Amino acid sequence: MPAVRASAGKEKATTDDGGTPGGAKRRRAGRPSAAVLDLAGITQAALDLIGNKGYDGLTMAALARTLDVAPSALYNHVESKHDVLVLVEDHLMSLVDVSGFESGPWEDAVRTWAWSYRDAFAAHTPLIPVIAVLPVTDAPRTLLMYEVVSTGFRDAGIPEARIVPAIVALESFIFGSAYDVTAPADIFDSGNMAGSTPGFTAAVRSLAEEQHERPADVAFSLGLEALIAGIGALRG
Amino acid sequence: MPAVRASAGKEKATTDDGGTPGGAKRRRAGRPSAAVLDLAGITQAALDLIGNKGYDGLTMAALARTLDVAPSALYNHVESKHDVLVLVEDHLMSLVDVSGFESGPWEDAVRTWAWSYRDAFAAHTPLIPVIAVLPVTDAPRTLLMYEVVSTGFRDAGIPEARIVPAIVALESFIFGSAYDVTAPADIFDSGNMAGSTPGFTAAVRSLAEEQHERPADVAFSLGLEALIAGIGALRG
DNA sequence: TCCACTAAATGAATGCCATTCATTTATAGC
DNA sequence: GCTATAAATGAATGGCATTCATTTAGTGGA
Repeated sequence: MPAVRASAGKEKATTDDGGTPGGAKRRRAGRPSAAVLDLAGITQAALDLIGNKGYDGLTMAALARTLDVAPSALYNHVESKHDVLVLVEDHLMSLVDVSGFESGPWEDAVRTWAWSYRDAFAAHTPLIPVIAVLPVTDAPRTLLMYEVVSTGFRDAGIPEARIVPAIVALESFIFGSAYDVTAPADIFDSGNMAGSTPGFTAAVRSLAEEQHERPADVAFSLGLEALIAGIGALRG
Repeated sequence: MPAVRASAGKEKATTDDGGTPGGAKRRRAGRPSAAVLDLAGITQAALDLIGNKGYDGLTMAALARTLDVAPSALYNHVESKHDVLVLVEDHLMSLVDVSGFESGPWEDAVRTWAWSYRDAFAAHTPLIPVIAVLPVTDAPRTLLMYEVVSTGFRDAGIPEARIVPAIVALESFIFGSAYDVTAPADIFDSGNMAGSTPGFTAAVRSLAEEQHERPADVAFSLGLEALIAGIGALRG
């Protein structure tokens, strides 16, 4: 297991390989002297690809091209594309802000955590089906987050047996809300059916008249505050 | 547009087509006298397929085989596989119980609605990314559900401009909770990392000791009651 | 020091998938 | 009756994740 760092990115092969100026095939078959791939590099390349082309653009072939390897080379490091998604997931989880649990009121800590959690995954909704059923063992940083949050809940006085249900309830709300962020602005436009759904149409219009920049934020805030209040009431 | 009902299912072609006893090719090219496909039949076949083989088994080819047509025939009725998912989604939405909004306390109506909504989609989580961003115009029964629910919220005294955010918040929670139902029982087993996450591990054990049949129900109940209380407090 | 094993790359399949298109046949509207 | 359209077949098409045989390089033990 070489200690070589190989995740820097897509440096052009400059010195060796003087052939084919068009940038065609570069590496001959067989194990290279320095490892080309590692998990950190694969993760970063996947994130770049997602950022540029979205999740539709995240294919094993495209990932391989970004990393300048053959697609099959990836399978020396991950078992499947699902593994790549888990790598990305665990990376994103480190962007979730748990700092509030170190000090200050529990309510503020939950707010900071929940908003940053939702924002981290709003641009990565295809990961939600992955996270939602992912054994925590497979994602060390995710597990770390749970440790900090559950300790924060315990310190705030949430009864031991309610800590996990409370976190799960909040997470469920966060996952669903992440989808909501990505919904089209006119998702509730009932179009030519408006006549047959007057009650709903009126409610949609009433919200629209408030001219919120992001309607999803109104719903998220409403639900989050309700959950914080309800869970906070469990404290002994 | 023929009024022919053709959705009964997979009757064996008995009278005509006396050829190939192995059950090979059955229908010659060209438009058949009676329509073979319609949207109701496609929807039912998709539901059958999902029930038997899960969403992995729902392919256009498998769907065509179930309906005894060529795959390309489906495209005379739907534009894409996404359309098939929308058909299934709108059908499932009719299983959601909104009857409580007709009479009785608002809280009970929301409870009935939310539990049935979660249960309807727990076995259909691959539809959640579809629903969550689906314009309501594309799903008439879904729109109908919104009409009943929003009217119930208005009658209960929820301020007009909070009706949609309240429904969205509840739905977000329901979608996330539907995933939670499908999570493996040992999802929170921290395995060999348990030593480094004592707080979380203790919280998981404490819940496990309560021996709930479905831990997901504990979290769902906790979150739902908090949301009902918080939203109910908006009533004027 | 040599040798066997393993790790890490290539490149050529493989099989599945959604979708498209040309073609054929039947029906419906004018 | 003619024509446009609807609804089927069957044969592509291109993309996808994944596998496998092969090649080369490093590593650990005798």
